[in-house]
Amino acid sequence: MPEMPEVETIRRTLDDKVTGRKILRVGMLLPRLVKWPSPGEFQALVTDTVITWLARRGKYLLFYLDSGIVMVVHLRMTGRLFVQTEWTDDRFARIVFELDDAKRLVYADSRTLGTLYAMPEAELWRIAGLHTLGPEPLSPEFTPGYFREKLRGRKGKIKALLLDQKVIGGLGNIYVDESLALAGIHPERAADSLREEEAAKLYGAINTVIEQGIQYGGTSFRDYRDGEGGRGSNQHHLSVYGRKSQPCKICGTPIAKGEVAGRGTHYCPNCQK
DNA sequence: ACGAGCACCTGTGTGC
DNA sequence: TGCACACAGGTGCTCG
Repeated sequence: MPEMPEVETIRRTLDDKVTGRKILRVGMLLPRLVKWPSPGEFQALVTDTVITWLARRGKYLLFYLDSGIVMVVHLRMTGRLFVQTEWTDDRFARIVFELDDAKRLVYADSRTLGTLYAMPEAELWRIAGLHTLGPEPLSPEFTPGYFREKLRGRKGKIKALLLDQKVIGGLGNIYVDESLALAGIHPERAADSLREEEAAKLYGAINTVIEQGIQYGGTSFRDYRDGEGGRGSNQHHLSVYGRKSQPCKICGTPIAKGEVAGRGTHYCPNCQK
């Protein structure tokens, strides 16, 4: 579900609610979501520690603890992370952290595909997807030159490349479709077929789309909610995603939906070449 | 390098 | 109303 703008919004809305808080107890309602170490060890590592810093890399959230341990959460498709003020039960609560201010940090997840980890900072390499994560949009490492280099010699489809977290960290299906739409590039184009100016335009579009996503607090179609349980509003500002058969905002042509790189893909057949 | 297929899971919307 | 089926914002694996 959540891509970089959603995870960043969660981080921002959660930050002041969890930073400085002590975790008193961890309720393991669905232990198998913990991938490292064992669920029991995870529980022991996290209990009785103070959250000192909440960080994000790509789609990963990192809770730095005063013990030197980092708890890492990846929400995959339907994970949600929020602080509960009242003690109401969430139907999909899976891991519950009781905090020292009588509130609860809840990890909820309907499809249960999300993953949690806990380990010393020096061992974060154990999380392969985090270790190999490429530079993020809007970061100093994500330069036009870097992007151009990554396109070179890549015969695969541009959409597949943009979804590859090793190339760019944080893009997902929504923002890839939106980036390609904004740049006027067809999702099935071979990555290395982009002309210089097309690559430059796509580079800019990626940053623009991600920035806008964060500005509007993420895209809430169904499951996504921020750290306070609120909805984002970026779904009202999309060009193509979720707009099948609706008129393109530029030319009026109905938005098409097909499958590219194994994912549902929205695009304007007229504007994107 | 690349793509296809599948696996992990469950909920929801759609068409009959 | 009930049922079968498609589809979902992600990632990681195998196989050719």
